[in-house]
Amino acid sequence: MRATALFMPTIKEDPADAEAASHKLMVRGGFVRQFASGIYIMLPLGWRVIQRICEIIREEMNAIGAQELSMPTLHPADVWQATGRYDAIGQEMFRFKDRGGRDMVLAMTHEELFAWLASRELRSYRDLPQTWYQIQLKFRDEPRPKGGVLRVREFLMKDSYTFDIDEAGLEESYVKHIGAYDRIFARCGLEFYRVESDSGFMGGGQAHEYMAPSSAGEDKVAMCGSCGYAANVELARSTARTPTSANATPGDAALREVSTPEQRTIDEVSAFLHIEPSQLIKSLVYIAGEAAVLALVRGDHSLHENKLTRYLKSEVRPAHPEEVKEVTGAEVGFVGPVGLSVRIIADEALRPPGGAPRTYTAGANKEHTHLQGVVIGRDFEPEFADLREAQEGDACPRCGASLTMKQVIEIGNIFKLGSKYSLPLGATVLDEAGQERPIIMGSYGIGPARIAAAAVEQSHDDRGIIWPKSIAPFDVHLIQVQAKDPIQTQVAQGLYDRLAVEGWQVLWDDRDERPGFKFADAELIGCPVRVTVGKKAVDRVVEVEPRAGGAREDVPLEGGADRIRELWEASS
RNA sequence: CGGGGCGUAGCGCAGUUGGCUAGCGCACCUGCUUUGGGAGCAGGGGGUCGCCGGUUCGAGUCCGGCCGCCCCGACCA
Repeated sequence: MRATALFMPTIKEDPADAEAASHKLMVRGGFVRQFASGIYIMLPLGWRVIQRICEIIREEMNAIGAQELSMPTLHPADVWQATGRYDAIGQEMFRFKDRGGRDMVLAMTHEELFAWLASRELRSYRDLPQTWYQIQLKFRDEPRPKGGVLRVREFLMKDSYTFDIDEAGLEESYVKHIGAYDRIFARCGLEFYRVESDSGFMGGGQAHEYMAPSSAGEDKVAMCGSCGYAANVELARSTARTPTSANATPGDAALREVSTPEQRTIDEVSAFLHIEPSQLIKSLVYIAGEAAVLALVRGDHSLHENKLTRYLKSEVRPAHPEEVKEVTGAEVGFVGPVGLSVRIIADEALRPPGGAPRTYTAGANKEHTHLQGVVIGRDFEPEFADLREAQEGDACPRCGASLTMKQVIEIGNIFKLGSKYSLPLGATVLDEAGQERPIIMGSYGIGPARIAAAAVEQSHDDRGIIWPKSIAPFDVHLIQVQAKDPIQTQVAQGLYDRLAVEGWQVLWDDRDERPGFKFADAELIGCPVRVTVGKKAVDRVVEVEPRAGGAREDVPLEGGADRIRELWEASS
């Protein structure tokens, strides 16, 4: 395609409201434009990238026997009421009424609709298994869109759903999806991991997420380099390091109050009393449903709220300062477990080891006062649960090696749903024995725009994007230095035609601009191979150069196409 | 939802002790020159200063309300 015929509005300066590298570069390169908060326009270049990603997804989905279809995004509320999610989901779903006053929603995912279709059309175990997918818009009223195209309110998603007669069939479908997903992300040129994940509001059993490491990511995963354990920190298990400063006070030390005026935070208290944070108990008041609970972690640890939620099987929120006072009698900063009558859940790292129990310092539930010599099991009796967020350096729960933490972008997820959606929507089939059985479902998502953004995050330099060759908007960026030079035009046209015949997607920059302008645009847009037709065109010589770096070389026009192929193939 | 910031030309910004015709860079249009790393000169077009209300002789500037956008947190596939 000629650049003069392509709408590619590039910008020299970074947009003021962009933070992430991918956001800046995709705007500057003329790939996307923001329309409103969390709502983006895909310009021709951006749409080409998305299309290439979608083609890879289609090929791999079709290869595991999945069938593409297209579902509505405008739903009457009743399907969502049937599964209970209409009430469970809350404000994240766009809701409105149609002219007849009926409650409607914009689809944020499609489990209900696929299960609805299955319930109408699948009758017999002979109809199973089925795998259906679509590449369709989703709408989610995000509280805070961010990161350009990374977290938005309207986005394209490949979602597939599997329908099996039993758990064994689901397992097979699940494994097939793992294969397809591994191939999709590898073909898109991403560095990625498959990690254990929380099934969250999707419900159901086993779940994994596909994660692309990037500092722009919003999730964290814990990874073991030794055995391969990898999990979202929302549920990553780990063994905390034993503090090096084993406390000097023996376990039979008496409880004693100590005055700690204005010392509220772990840092303040540990500095004031000259003790390590790990000798403190961090006491956090949460409201679970109606009841207050006290959650305890070691002073050098952080609570992960999702873990508390999962353990209590109830939504939780931090108590307001007034509530803390009501429950404990003290203000935030002086809360502790001793003498409280609320339910107390302590992190596993606080469980007394064999032998002499450790003593801790905790809030005394009294203004400006802490308690020292606190012994768990003697002074209070908590329940124990895994509550704390895994930290870099913790021990792997499987092999004991040291865990590392990585910031990641979630690019895909897979869930075993079981009968969570098929039961309420009546998606059942008759088995061999004539028994009615709920269909066992799985659901599987991929965000194409997140793949694009993750690719940019992982592969760019200070001049622009370096697209993986499989998803670049064009394979070859052909720069004609002098748009008006008839010899250069003739050489460029000849090369363009030759490359087109060989099946390459070529962007031919025939604009009447200064050379520097065109070089800068090429580097910004980031196609894998750049070809320059300039002065040497009279000698039938052109220049080739890989975007990723490497030598710029002169090649005779006749061998140009071959050299371009070599460079393209050598690109990542 | 809590905290912070911003809103002035298409983009990036200056201008706020209240003052006359609102400015700079880039982009855009015309002409000439230029042409291997985001050109030069000359001329030119483009603004409800986010919106509504108030104070004032006079508001981009002060006051009140609202809206939009961004960042941190909470939440979230």
